[in-house]
Amino acid sequence: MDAKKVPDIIIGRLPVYLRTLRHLKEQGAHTTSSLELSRLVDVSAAQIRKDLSQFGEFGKQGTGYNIAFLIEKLLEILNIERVWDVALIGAGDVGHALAHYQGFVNSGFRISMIFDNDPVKIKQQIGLLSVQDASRMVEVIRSAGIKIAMLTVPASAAQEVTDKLVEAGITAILNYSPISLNVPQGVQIQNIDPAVGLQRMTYYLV
Amino acid sequence: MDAKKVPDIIIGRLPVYLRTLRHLKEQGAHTTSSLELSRLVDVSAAQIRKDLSQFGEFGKQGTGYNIAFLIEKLLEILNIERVWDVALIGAGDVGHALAHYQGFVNSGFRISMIFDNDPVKIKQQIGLLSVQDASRMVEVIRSAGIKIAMLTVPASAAQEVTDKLVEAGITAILNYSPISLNVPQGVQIQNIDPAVGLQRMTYYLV
DNA sequence: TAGATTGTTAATCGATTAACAATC
DNA sequence: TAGATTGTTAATCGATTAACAATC
Repeated sequence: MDAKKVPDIIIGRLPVYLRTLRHLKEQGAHTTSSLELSRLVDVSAAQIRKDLSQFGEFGKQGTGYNIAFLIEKLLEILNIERVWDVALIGAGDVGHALAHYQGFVNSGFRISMIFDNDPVKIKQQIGLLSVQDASRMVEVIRSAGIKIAMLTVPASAAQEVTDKLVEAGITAILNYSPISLNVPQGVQIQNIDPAVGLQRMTYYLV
Repeated sequence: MDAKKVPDIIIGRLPVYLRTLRHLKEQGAHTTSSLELSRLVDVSAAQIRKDLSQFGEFGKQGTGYNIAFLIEKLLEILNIERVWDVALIGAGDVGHALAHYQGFVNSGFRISMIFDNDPVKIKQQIGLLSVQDASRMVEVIRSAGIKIAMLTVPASAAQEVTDKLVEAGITAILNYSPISLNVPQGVQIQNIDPAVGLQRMTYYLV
């Protein structure tokens, strides 16, 4: 039971640190510093040190951080030493792209089931998986004990499907539907909407 | 020349308000309130009012906000009354999904060119567009005057391609590559990395 | 040792909330 | 009129930065 609650904004930066540390490691580096990381991730060095210090003393004065060690620590903190099974809901274009996405390798996640309600898509093979009938989704997810879902259904269906996912025991949803989902407290949501990302940038254009 | 600079964190919420207002409008509503919006987007009513008040007085005491009017205002503020041409770089799975994505309709964006460096993909047809040779990218983007790019190339190529995009005059990049890009000041970046989204949530799981 | 860099404190800066007068 | 809801102010809360003693 750690006393202090770590702000979510800090948690959100940790995966970016992790990604960058792995990148450095691939390039053969063994050690880095808050200053070097700062240049790579566009967060101030002081903030990186402060963020990491929430969880322990991972560095050494004078030398900085051992990259392999810090990666290990971040994996522990983020709960991704293990591999999480993920349910993918929606076998459209975005669902297919996620199913084939190589970036999940070593990220701590594996898509282990895919659902759709379109009879044409059900039974279709995507990679090693076969698309399952969404009508059995709650049952299958619950009995597999899956906690994480990626949602790539149309906006019109998203809330309804989300309610079912919650019913099935899902507690984290990566939401690709362009709509704000309503979930009970304790269920995590991360939204990915390309239009929102683009619109946020055009404010600054001319 | 508006005096006060509006914080980016506020700008980031505006597209979500816009999305929600359009949703309400589709459902036939004409008027809404900060309280109703608050329940829909998970931002406090006070904050919604404060955010909007940065740009003008759009509501009426007692009745709230006219939805159509507020949508118009947000389109103006976000600079998306017009349609922006967007260059898509990378014709892999994610690039294909974006090229076929229906969610850009009325969002203010249109993919108008696609590039890849893979000879097998060049000349391929994706929807109405034909994949162009990345070697001509800088020239083509610059002469078309395109300012916005979506980047879906592998991490290993992302920084190099980004440098070329900047050279071509791109000032806003929606980055799907799992890497932090380095760009000169004034170039906007929004990052979309599903692994980062998922890892941020697993911190809270068990 | 001298130089480098951490972890942490205190100061600053910025964002959110609560409250309410104004007014539709 | 009475009820509802805005826009805004002041208070609170939280996040970032600057600075530096500790120490590798």
